[in-house]
Amino acid sequence: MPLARSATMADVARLAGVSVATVSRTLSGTRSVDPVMQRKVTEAAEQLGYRVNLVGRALRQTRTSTVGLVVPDLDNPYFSALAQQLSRAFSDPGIDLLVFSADGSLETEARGVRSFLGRQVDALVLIPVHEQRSEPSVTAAAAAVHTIQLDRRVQGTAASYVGVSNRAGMQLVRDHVATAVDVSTHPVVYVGARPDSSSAHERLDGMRQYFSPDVPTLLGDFSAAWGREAAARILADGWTGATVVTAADVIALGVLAHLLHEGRSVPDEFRIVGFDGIGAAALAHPSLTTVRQPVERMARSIRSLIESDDNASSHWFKPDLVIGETSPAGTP
Amino acid sequence: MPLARSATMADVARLAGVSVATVSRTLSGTRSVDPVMQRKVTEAAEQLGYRVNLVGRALRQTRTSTVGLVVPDLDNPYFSALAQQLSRAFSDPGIDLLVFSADGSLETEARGVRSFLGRQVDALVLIPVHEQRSEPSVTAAAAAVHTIQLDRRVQGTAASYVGVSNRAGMQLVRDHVATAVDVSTHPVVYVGARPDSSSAHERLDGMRQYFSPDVPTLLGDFSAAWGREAAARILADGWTGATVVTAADVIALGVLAHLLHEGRSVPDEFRIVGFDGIGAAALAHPSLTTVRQPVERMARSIRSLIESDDNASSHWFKPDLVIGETSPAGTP
DNA sequence: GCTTCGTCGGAAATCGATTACCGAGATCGG
DNA sequence: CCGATCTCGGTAATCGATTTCCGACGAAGC
Repeated sequence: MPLARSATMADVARLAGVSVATVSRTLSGTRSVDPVMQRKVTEAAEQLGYRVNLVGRALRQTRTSTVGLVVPDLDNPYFSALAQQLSRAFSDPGIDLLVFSADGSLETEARGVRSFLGRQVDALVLIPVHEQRSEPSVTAAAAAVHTIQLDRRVQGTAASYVGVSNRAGMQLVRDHVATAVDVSTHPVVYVGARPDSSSAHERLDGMRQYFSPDVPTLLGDFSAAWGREAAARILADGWTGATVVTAADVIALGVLAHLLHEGRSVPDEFRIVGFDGIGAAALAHPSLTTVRQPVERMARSIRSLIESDDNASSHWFKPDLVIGETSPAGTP
Repeated sequence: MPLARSATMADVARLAGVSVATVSRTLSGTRSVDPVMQRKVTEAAEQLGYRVNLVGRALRQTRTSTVGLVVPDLDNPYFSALAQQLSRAFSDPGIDLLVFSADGSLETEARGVRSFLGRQVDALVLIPVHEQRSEPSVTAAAAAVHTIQLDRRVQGTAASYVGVSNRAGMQLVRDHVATAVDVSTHPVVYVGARPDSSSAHERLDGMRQYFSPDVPTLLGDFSAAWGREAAARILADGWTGATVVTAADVIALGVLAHLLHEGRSVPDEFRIVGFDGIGAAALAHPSLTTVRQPVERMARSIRSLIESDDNASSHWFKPDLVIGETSPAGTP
C-alpha cells in the first residue's frame, strides 16, 4: 500500500546520528567519509528502505542522467526497433532513455517535447511527425537542450540529425532492379507515403531521380493497411507484371499480403521491394527484399553525439540492400 | 544552442513587476488574480519564453501527472502495442506515459523501476521479466506507488494485475482444433516459452490441461528465431501432419516461415496457431489463427484502476479466437 | 459608523536533495 | 615547535516551483 511517506535523507541522518551532508556524501561517494560513519549511514538507509528522490536531486543539479525520445508511433516496428536500440545504447553509460509516443498527432508530439523539456532531460531525441509542422517543437527543444532529430528531419532547423541517405537507398533499389529487368521499359510502380515527413519526401524524390520523374506513384501513409489498399488499386489498374517499390517495409508487407491473397505470385508475376529492414521483412514468405537501415549504428552514433556534447553535426548513414525472395536475384 | 539558462518564475515576476506567487497563480489558475496583473504576467512569460520547470513543481507537489511503464522489450510487437494503447489511454486525461525498456534483463528492469520511483511517478505499470526473480522490483514498486502488473505477474505480490486468462485462451484453441481433427489421436505439438514468466507458465499449463498432460512440448523464448528453430526440430523429429500450437504470434510466425521455407504446406500438412493477436499475424500468408488479447480494453482498464485509486483489484479478460488460414475452418 | 467578511497581493516556508563554505583537528615540512 | 596544508563533519544556501499565512483594502450588514 502506497500510504507511508517514504524516508528522506533527513530521516536517515537522524537515525544514523549524522548530518544530511554526510548521508549524501556516503551514498553518492562524492567525498570521502569516515568508514565508521559510512557504515552507520548505510545501515540506517537500509533499515528505512531509503531511496533517493531524483526530483530533489534534479532540482539541485543541472543534470538528470536522462534522455527523452519522442516517437510518432510505437506500432510501427521500425520506430520500436529504434527505441529499443537507443535504450540499449544508453543503458551502458547509465543513462535512462524514456520513450514518449506522439500517437501520430502534432499536439501530442508538442506535449511530449514540453514534458521532456520541463523534466530537464539532458538531451532529446525526436523523430518529427511532420516535415514542416513539427518545426515549433524542434525549435523549442533545440533552444533548451541538446536535440537530435532521428530518421526524419524538419526543414530549416539548426538541430542535428541522424539517419540514412534515402536517395542512396533508392539508388540501391534501382541498381538491383536493373540487374533483372530493363527499368526503362519494364513497369515499375512506387507505393509511397505522402511527403509529410522528410523520409517520405526523400524516398519519393529518390524514386523520381533514379527511376523516372514520372514513375507511376500511389501515396498513402506508413501502414500495412495502406499497402493492401494500394495493391488493390494496382490490380484494378491492370499493372500486371510490375515491380512494386515501396517507402517502407510495413507498406510492402501489406502489398505482399494483398497480392498473395488475390492469388498472384511473387516474384514471378510481381516483384516487391521494401524499405527499413524490420525483422518481419525476413519472416515473410517470400522474404522481402528491402533497404536496411543500420539501426544499431545509428543508435550508437546518437549516443556519441550526446556524450561529446556535439550539437552541430549530423550523420548520414549508407543503407544496404538485403535481397530477399520477393525480387529475383538477378544476373548483372 | 542550449547555452542560455532558461527563464524562471522569478524572472517573469521581475519583468512583470509582481511577486512569484502572482505568477504562479496566474499561470496555474489556482486562485483568482486581477486581470491587469494577469495580462502583465502573461506578456512577461511570453516575452521570456517561460516554460514551467516540472522538477520544481514535482518537488513541491505530491503528484507528477506521470505514469511509468516498464516493458521487458520493445522489439516484441505485442509489448509495443500495449505501450501504444496505454499512452493513448492516458493521453486524454493529460497524463504522460513514459516507457522504459528493460531489454530483457532483470538488472535493467530493476533500474527502470528505481528510476520511475525516484522520479515520483503517480503510478507504475510493469510487465515483469521473470515470474519469480522480478519479485523484489514489484514489491519495491508496490510499497511506494500504485503499481499494476500487466500481461505477466509475479507470484505472491499484493500488486494488482491486468491481463487475459491464458488458460481460457488455450481452451479456445483446443475447441477450435477439435472441430477439425480428433485431438486425442491427431498429433499436436506445443512450441512454447520456458515458464519464466507467468504468461509462458499459464499457457503451458493450459496446453497440458486442455490437450494432454504429456503433449509433446518444445520450450524456448518469445522470439521468431526460436520459432524457426523449433520448426526445424519438428521436421527433424518427423512430426509430419502435426498441429503446432504456440505460446505467441512471434513464435508462430517463425514456425510458419521455416515450414514454408522448407516447402511444407500450411494448413494442409501442418496447422499453426498463435497467441496475442499482433498485427503481423493478419498480414502473414497464410494468415495466422491466433488467440487475440483485448489490448485496448486492457489499457483502458488500467487507466480506470489508476484513476479510481483502486490498488487492490485485478482484471482478467477473456481472449477471443481469430481464425486465420493456418488452421482449417472446421465443421463443428 | 463600526464590525464582519471576502478578495487578493506578497513574504516566506516548503518539498529533498547537493554543495559551497567554515572550522576543528590531524599531518607534515622545515 | 610553529605555521601551512589536508581531511572531513556540519551548517546553511541553493535549485524552482507551490502554498500557507498574513495583512491591506473594500464591500456588506446592522
